[in-house]
Amino acid sequence: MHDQTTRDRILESALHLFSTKGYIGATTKEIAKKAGLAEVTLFRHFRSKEKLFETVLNSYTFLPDLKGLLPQVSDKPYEESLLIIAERFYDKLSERKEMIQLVQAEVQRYPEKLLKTYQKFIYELWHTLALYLNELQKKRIITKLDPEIGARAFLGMCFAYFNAQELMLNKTPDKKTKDETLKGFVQIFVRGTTA
Amino acid sequence: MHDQTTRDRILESALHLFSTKGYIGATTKEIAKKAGLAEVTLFRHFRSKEKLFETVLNSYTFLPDLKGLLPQVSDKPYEESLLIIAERFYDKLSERKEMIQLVQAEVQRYPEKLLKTYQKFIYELWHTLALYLNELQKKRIITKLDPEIGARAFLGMCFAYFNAQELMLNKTPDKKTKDETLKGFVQIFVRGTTA
DNA sequence: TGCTTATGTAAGTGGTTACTTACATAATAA
DNA sequence: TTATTATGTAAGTAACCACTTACATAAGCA
Repeated sequence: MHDQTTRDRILESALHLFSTKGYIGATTKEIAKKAGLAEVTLFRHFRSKEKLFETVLNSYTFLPDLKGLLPQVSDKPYEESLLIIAERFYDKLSERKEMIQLVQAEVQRYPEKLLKTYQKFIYELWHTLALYLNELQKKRIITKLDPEIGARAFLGMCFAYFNAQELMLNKTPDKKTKDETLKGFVQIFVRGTTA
Repeated sequence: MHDQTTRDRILESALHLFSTKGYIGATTKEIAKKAGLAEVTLFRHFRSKEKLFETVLNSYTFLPDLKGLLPQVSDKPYEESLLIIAERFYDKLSERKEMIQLVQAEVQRYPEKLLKTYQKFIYELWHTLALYLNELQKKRIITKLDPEIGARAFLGMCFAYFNAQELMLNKTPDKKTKDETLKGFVQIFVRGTTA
């Protein structure tokens, strides 16, 4: 078959251009050029631009990355756990920045393709955190509150911070500012939820 | 000059199509058709597609809308104030949903045009809330915390909820669910910040 | 050596797009 | 009535795009 590294280079280049210029705005010519290849090579690896787009979406899912995040902290104290979750969550978002930009920009246009992935992503994460909060509630560590609303609130703070900084303003905050902000979020949330 | 209502119809149609299909994806033909006009009429009102885009951006700023939101609540008790702010904020975002979708999707592509507007929007709102929190801090109503981080946390929860529901899942939650969620957010935040 | 495989260059095709030009029409104002 | 204004229909243009076809080349393998 075709060279794997060539294929990967096309996918990487495509992800970058789709995420910055959008599906329509990124041309096959430009994608190939950025990968250092002739346009025709792109079409030898992928039947069509649409097929390439789908492959990009499937190759860069962020789902598995985040699943393992929560179980690891269940033994640690509440505040410490949340700080770890906040930091990992933010870092994963940063790492997958291009993919998230792509999804946010194109959901309206290709809901069939994108919505399922994204819904799963939001839902799984949110729900897993809700389960964790529910556990803590049973142990009387946190106060009586809807755990799903709590999960929403916590992840929402972190996501909105990421969104504003990295997607909108396009500026990664320095580590110190980031850490302090997330710590501040955790403090408010912990204070607002402990029994 | 040209008819004002015709112009407005083009702008409205353009906003809708730009926000759902993106700048490149929305064609002048389709915009005109949706406005019930011939394509050539669009070009009689706007020199170019780009000029039309800029006019849309300037016509639908959400900035002034939100500025008046905060001063009105300064006499009310803390929790009540925050609930009002959360609800108004969410509703304004809903009302301007198309504009926000447009900005989020296109910032990467036209930062010169969009960033200034959006930066102002985030910054003003966030900063105004921070000032309000700072006031409360002086009155010893809320605890010692960075007011800007507090503002970020609070608006972040609300924005992320809006973003997930209305932009991603494209489903406006029913009033009851929405109210309860926002109330939950406010409770966590108030509990987490009161002295 | 000769065959296969992955790439390249070059040229082209049919469709679409932003935008233009020319001319017609209906309403309104002088 | 006549001139103006806002629209319409129709046709066209130059550029670009996704995708194709034909042919060349260089490397590795049989």
